[in-house]
Amino acid sequence: MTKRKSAAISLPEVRNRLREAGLRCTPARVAAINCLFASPTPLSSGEIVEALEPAGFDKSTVYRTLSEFTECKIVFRLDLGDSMRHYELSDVGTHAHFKCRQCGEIQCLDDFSFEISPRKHKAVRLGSVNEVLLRGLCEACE
Amino acid sequence: MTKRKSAAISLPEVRNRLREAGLRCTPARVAAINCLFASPTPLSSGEIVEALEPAGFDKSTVYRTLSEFTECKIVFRLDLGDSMRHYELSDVGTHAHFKCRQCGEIQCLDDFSFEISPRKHKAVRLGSVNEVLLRGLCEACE
DNA sequence: ATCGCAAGTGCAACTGATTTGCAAATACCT
DNA sequence: AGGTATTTGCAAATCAGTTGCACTTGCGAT
Ligand SMILES: [Mn+2]
Ligand SMILES: [Mn+2]
Ligand SMILES: [Zn+2]
Ligand SMILES: [Zn+2]
Repeated sequence: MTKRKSAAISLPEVRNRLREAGLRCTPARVAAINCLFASPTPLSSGEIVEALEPAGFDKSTVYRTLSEFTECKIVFRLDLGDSMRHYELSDVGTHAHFKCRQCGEIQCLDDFSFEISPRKHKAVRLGSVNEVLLRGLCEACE
Repeated sequence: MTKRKSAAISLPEVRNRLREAGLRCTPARVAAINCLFASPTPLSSGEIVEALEPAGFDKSTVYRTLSEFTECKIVFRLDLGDSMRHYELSDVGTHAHFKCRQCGEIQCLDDFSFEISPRKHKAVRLGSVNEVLLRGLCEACE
């Protein structure tokens, strides 16, 4: 359930999500959730700042909002490199991402499964993996 | 062939690598290659700057050097997120990396193979993937 | 509905990583 | 050795993100 069906989420529903997460319902937070909800792909902090600044929200507020959301697991923060953090609502479920080196396009890979297997028996043990990122060239850029 | 056997690489050999890549052989570049060669894991720009600054090399020179190396494919640049770029000599071959969210440790996953397969038939086509990054908690941090 | 105050906000100044302009130094081809 | 395009050091600029602080505001309790 990654792609959004509706372009908007109702205020009471947003309020609910916030309260459940133990956060007060403020205009900045509502705006941030709406913004993320409307996007089919993860948004960078910069994109979210740009989206909310015209409405009068300060960038520091936006950054703080995103950190809080990340802490209470309302959003998932992706470290895609290129010194840009990206966020997506965590209710879309865990999935891998692909990022094109050339054009920067990000794809959510809901449709893919990953098999990670040690080649040798005595391979290093990995802890737990909760983010998979692939990088390369998208079809268009290839 | 990821782990280094010898701790040093001879000057003529470094010179050779540089000339082959179409780069002049300068002290800063030699120092950078030696630094990367001596490390079993990818180094961050900051770590390389710290290593070379005491010898009198300016950080801007180090950054420029690393960009040039990346352009001529002498090194491979990893975008591990956390606003930190890491570099490894590209002759160690392509392999995936694991980064611990907690302690920041980076592991080179030479011993692992990856299977990426579409779940549905009509899945999005991926372009070419040349970097795989896993993130999670290492054994120690778990 | 109103109150009190902890939580949240705007603003401006700060950080840390990386980049850039430029004049001086240097690698290397002849 | 000489000439020149390349590389370097330095200082100043960027860019994403953070922080201190005084001022507001959301909301549980009255
Ligand atoms: Mn996604
Ligand atoms: Mn590696
Ligand atoms: Zn692309
Ligand atoms: Zn760890």
